[in-house]
Amino acid sequence: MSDDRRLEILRAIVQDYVRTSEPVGSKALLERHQLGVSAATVRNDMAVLEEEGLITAPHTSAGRVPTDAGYRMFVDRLSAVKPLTRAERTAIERFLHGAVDLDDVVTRTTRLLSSLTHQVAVMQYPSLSRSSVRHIELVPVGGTRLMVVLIVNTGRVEQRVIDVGRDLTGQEALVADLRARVNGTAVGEALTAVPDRLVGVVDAVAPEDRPVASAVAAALRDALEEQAEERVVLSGTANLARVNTDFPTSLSAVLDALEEHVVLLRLMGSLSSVPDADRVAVSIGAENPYAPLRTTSVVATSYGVAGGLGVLGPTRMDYPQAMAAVRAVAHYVAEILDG
Amino acid sequence: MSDDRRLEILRAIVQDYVRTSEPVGSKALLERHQLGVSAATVRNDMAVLEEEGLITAPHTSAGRVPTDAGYRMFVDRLSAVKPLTRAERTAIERFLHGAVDLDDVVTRTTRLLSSLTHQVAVMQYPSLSRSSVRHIELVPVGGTRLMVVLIVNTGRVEQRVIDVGRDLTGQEALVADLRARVNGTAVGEALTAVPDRLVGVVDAVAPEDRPVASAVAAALRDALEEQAEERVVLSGTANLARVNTDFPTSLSAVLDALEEHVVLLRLMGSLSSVPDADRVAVSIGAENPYAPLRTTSVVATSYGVAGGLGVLGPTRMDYPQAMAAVRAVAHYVAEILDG
DNA sequence: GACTGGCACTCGCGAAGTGAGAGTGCCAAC
DNA sequence: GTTGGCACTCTCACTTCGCGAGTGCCAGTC
Repeated sequence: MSDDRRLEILRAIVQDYVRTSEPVGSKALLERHQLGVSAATVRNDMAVLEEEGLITAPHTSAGRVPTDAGYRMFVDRLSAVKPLTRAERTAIERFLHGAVDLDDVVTRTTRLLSSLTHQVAVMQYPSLSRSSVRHIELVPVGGTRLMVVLIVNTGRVEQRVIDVGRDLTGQEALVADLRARVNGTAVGEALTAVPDRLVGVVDAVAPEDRPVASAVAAALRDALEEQAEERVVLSGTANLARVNTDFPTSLSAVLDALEEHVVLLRLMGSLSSVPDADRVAVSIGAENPYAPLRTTSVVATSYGVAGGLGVLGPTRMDYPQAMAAVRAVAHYVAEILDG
Repeated sequence: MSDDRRLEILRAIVQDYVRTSEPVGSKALLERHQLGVSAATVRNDMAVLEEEGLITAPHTSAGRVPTDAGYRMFVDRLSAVKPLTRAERTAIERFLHGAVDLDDVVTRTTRLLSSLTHQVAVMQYPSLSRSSVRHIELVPVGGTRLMVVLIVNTGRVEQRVIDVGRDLTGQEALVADLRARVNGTAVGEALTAVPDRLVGVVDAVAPEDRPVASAVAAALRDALEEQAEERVVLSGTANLARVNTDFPTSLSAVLDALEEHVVLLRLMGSLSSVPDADRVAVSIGAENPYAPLRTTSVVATSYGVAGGLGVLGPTRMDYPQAMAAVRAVAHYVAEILDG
């Protein structure tokens, strides 16, 4: 029962392969690791690992390379998320604390993450799922036109200018009344709950004001929908090109896929929605539901409750390091967005 | 004096090389173009063109390839911007008119442009240079905190929450007064003029309200500065990878450069600030001031007055097509942003 | 003087060949 | 279960080589 040793060998193969990006053979393994056995024994174990589908040989007389399943085993059972150094933590903290607004937080986060991991960083904008209305503003902007501004607790702002079909000059009282009503109904509520509640507002105003009220309600629904349309930001795509030995033909396919933000959103959504808060999710190669990304791995987690962030790179990735960076960055981002 | 024929040959070389991406020789040229002379004559002319630095031979027995100077000559004197077909125009119009807000306009524009030209599309957000204030809103958000919202005529919104050091509960009159004052001073004014004018506002309020007023003014100045910090959006970076024969080693350097938005902004700024409104500017290869982009060309113009847009690709680019697309798209974008 | 046909020459590129080296599987011995 | 040894396999880097595209030049023609 040399099960333990075999796994130790798998771990060594993964580590060496990630480092050198070259298939690793039995001899090379012995040079770099004190396994306490001979090359022949390593070869026997490697044969078993290959049978189990954890490693594979690109061709007869080359070394072995981990399969997706091998990486999976490595991530699940053979690696610990290595804690960052104190210096790294303070560097992260300092860099992120310089951010002035939400956009800046997102930009800085993705840059930070891509430079820490040398992979492509992906971050979802805080989403509507747990967001709420902070304030709604109504501003007459001349004649029959009214500006409707929706401000969300995550700091996002959405605005619309609508035509209410009625001259609002000198109608400050009406506007103020409406403003008070919509704010009274919506502020603090989850974005998802607001559309329903707006119905009540329209019903409650004087009949002659209904058209104006319902125009406002329509604009707000529209703005809310826009908020629901989530966004995602990338950084470090150049890192993909740098390791283009890992993407024989499909580099441009991967780059294409990265411009499909809808796909990335779904990906981040599914990976970051795990119940366990501190958990970092990993999707490896063929595990990926979206075909063009089958040659890549994604390491992601959620920051706080409102969205996900992570990195994407070749399956040949330094998982422990990526997981540590993603977790630490998510931690600080959550802290900043809460404050 | 066979100057005309030589230029005709240069044009043919550029066209063929752009199409095939292979060096073009005298014979191949005769097959595809009716030049009315023999191969030997073409060779003589080619030798002259090479002396003039307009074309070059990658190695002794290959065909010729245009130099940056050759492309420059082609763009300046040998090509007409080919008008788009009516079908293309309506397609552009339809696609852009579906946009719901500024973000959407920018996103759609870059996507459209990159798919039309198969290059990387770049678009500057409307900048402050000619923007003005549409509205400023002040909203107490509990206790001593006040939200300041700045809305710009291009549709951009910036907001800050500040602590005014004084409990605003029940102080609606003060807030309304301040709101009226700042709006009276700033609305319609160019963003660049607002900071100076705010000084007068602070001076004009009652002495006990000065701290609140200057806190608001500070927040607005900050927000204006943020607006000044321009943004740029990309699309179609995968197109670069697709033609990676054009970027022997430097693909990742180019991708890196594209993430340096500051550089792109300066680039777009200088190219799109030409006086002539309908002019499309072209920067070819080594003409580019930023070293990593010396292997690329940029075709850009301004849309309306507030910013630039364009495409970036290898110097081996279909300039007439790119110029036509850029000009047409800029035209429609300007129209949309005006309305 | 401009153009043309012909010719000798150059040189990159792909195909084919080759040797070295890394790596394997298997087996007999411990 | 482990080990040393050995025969075998196969890729990779390197070299050689012939083909063909392309050139420059020159003498001849209009």
